[in-house]
Amino acid sequence: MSQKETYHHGDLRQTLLNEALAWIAQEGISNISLRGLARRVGVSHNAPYRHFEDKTALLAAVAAEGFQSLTAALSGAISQDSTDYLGNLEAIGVAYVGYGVQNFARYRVMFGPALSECHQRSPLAAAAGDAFNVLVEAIVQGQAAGVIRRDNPEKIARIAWALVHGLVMLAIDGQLSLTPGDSLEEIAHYATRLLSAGLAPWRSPADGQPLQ
Amino acid sequence: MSQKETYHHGDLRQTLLNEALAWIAQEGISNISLRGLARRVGVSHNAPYRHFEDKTALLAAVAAEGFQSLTAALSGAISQDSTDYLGNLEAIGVAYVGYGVQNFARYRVMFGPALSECHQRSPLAAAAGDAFNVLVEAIVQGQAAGVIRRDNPEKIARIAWALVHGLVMLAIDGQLSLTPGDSLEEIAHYATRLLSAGLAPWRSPADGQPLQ
DNA sequence: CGAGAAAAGTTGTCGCTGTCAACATAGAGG
DNA sequence: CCTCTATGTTGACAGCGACAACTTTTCTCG
Repeated sequence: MSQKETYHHGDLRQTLLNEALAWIAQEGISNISLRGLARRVGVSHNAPYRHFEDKTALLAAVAAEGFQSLTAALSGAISQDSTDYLGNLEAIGVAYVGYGVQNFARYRVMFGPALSECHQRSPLAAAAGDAFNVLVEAIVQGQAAGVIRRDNPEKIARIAWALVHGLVMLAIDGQLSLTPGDSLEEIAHYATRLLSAGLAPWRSPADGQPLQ
Repeated sequence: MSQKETYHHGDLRQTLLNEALAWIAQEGISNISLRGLARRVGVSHNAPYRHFEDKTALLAAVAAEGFQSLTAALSGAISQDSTDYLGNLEAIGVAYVGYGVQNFARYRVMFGPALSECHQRSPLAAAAGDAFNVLVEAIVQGQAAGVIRRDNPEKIARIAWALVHGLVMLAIDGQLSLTPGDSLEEIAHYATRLLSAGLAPWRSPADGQPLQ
């Protein structure tokens, strides 16, 4: 819209990215095709190749956009001046689940099988790392304040990430079977509370052995 | 092997299922094709259609096999006569992660996007439900013994499932970045310990509000 | 035992897809 | 003005999923 018609046909690159998201949201990720995308946008079947090396590259660009907005969503969920570090951690978890479910089409691309092979490649890995670091930072702060046990913060972050990631995946795939009264947001809250309770620095009486 | 050569060309159905797994393990799930599968097995490109309605049906059969063996793996992980219910729960979690990582090709099919639309359909849903019930049962036992807080056991099970599912997905996609000394099995142990610590029935001092 | 039905496999075809190669056009810069 | 490069188009090819029609094998049952 903004800078369209300025060049040959406008900024086709961003148009393709947006249309891909709309397509995936409507018909799922498995049936998406470059040719169909070009058709919907109104260009020839080979025009996308001027902006993306191949189909995977287009999906990777969608994913990279996703990780950036995910990072923003997570950063925006915490209150920087708050000293409720556990609350911040829980807020990050809830925000993560909310982002994944609201942007489920993008999320499917970000963690879909098409990108699973090249997922350690930059700049996709860098974008994903930024989002991960928001989580690590919150854990480090909680450890400094003494409300989170002092194990390797990255290790804790990986587990917290796995928890919310699993919630999003199951929710997107419709396998959470949400009963009325158990909204997804409530489950996310409950899950993050459960984890943060387990993260307490004192050893719980049920756990005869020290953790780790 | 067992009942081969008895009919036209042997039991093509199972041969196709096995070959599909081998293919996915080698080259990923995105590039699999019915025609290539038939080629590898040595039949014509349309022979698979005598055993599976379409490509999705074949993948669904692979997934159904997977959920059955997953159920067996989880059931085998717990010691029925033990009274260490938290230990049983943790063992289920570790077994789940182990199954997913060892059978990563099958796991990708079970939770891949091809089946995400029809995932509530039987008998796939029933097979998945069996695996889920192993988890619920362990939680109910722990609640009866008083070592797990008495919230809705299915709700707790969904969260535990999300945790281990997320771990498997991230591990399979190579996004767990396992540092030396942090083996996946150790992370799975740590994660399940963390969760079971959070599941303790007493309220932790850090949590000013009662959970739920 | 023998004919017909049903199961299992094959060949042929269609439209669609990803990708490569060659060609066309529009703006930029000398 | 003329060329260079970025962008978009047309054409082609092999591979794919799926359907239809045909053949071969096995089973069933009178």
